[in-house]
Amino acid sequence: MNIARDNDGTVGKALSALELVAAFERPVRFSEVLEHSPYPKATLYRFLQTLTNQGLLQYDPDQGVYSMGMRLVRLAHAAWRQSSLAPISQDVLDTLYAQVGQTIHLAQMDAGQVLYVEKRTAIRPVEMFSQAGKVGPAYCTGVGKAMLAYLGDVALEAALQKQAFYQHTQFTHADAESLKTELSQIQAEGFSYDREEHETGIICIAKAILLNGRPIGALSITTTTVRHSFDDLNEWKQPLTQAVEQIAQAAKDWQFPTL
Amino acid sequence: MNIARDNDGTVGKALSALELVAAFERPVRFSEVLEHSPYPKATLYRFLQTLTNQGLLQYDPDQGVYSMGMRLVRLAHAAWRQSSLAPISQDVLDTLYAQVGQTIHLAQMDAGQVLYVEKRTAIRPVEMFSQAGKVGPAYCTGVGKAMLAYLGDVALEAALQKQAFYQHTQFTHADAESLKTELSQIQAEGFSYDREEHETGIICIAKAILLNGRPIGALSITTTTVRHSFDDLNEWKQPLTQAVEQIAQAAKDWQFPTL
DNA sequence: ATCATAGTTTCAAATAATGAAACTTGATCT
DNA sequence: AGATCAAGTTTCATTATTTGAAACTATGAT
Repeated sequence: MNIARDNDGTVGKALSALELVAAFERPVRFSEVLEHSPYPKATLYRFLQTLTNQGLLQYDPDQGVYSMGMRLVRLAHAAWRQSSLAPISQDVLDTLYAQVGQTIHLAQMDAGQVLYVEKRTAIRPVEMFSQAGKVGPAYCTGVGKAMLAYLGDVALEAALQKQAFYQHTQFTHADAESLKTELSQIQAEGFSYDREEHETGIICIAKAILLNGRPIGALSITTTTVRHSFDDLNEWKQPLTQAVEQIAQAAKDWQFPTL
Repeated sequence: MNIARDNDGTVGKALSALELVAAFERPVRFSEVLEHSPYPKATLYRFLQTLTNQGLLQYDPDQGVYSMGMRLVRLAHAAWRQSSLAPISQDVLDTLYAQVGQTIHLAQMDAGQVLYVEKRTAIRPVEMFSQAGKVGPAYCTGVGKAMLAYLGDVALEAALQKQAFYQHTQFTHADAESLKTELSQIQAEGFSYDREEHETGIICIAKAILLNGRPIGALSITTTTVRHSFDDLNEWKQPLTQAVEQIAQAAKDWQFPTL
């Protein structure tokens, strides 16, 4: 397996067309996609046709619109079960939630972004995919920074390249330099914090889940400035650490089931 | 958009390679996939490489194994939100669950199979993707038969072609003929039943969700023979019908938001 | 009836995919 | 250590698919 390249021929192009449709977050007409596409009309047309045939898109003939296909949900089910931390973390998350009673997120890295794979909340026990599968920025979330802190130099540079550094709040890191400084701190301390960097009033404490020294995910406990202060976050260090270690152990056992 | 064809060139072949990996339900070596593949070594090798580059697969260099990629989870999130009935059905499902207190499934059709998109259960409030994204057979489930009953002739024949008619229990339909007979009944009655056809001891009542006369999904209430008799199922007809109508209405409003 | 717009098809040229065979790597046995 | 074998990777001439400008068709507006 070599270094990832950009050009993956027809498959890569077709998938980028799929992402175009996904980006709309609603059913779209062909011409709308075309406006945002780098491909000529006939080419894009054939891509959407192929994707529809394959069930990655679905086409509504009445409205003449394309939307994301249900085959993706089926495939994601397989992905979630077989390569996310979520299935092996259920019990640990239940326990942690019982201990701290705050919103909990379990996340992994995907293409420089944070991908949430599981969650526990008080309100509405769950809306399946509405939470799992969600993506967020890495540079301004607790889980994101926790994972970034343990990436190797090469992987870190690649990930930093992909960060938008959009100023969500006055506390958001504005550039890679200031973020890097905090990443060293996080590595030294072992904990990562979101101090209203993504959303005003929302704070969290997070910790990376490591396997052989590499970050395979992160776990966070979230609260609001109304209910807790920054210092309060540290009271969850112990249960958070315990949960992280249990998930790391479960991941290890899973990876080497016969040893 | 024409009638779906089988051959979708490179994209179709690459996706079939992806399905090969998915079928294992665990990380796999290249050679294992090769054994089950119709493609020559070099071709399959390049497919897996491309899929990995694209994030549809992920490769573990330590173990030399491929597993499903997290990009699928991200894409499925978009699919689930933008074209499943689940997001618009949350409130209705909560209400129905409060009324009947039994396991509830919301399903849609995908390639002749039943695809579960949402669920309510007593045990473990939720394990996100572990339930959503699951697939099941159409010919021996309440939701499957409910949807089949309202398919047009052409679509029905295509779907019947894809049914395995595996004899799960002594009550499972053995062939298309006996199934068709029941489908007419279901259409006349408006309700579909699973009488231990998929699993011994498990029964359910289901109803199709129709939009412009076409089945866009189905909703079911499941119980066990230990707790309820077949006749008991009919007591849920009223709340089930109401929930189905509310979801149908919500789907209609969503489809024509400006009217 | 005419025009405008969105969507679909055609076809020769350009490009990418194919797969048999050769090669590399790493593990196991003598 | 050297030989043997299996798994994984690369090569390259051949073959097949993709490409996209332009022509065409369907649909709806004036």
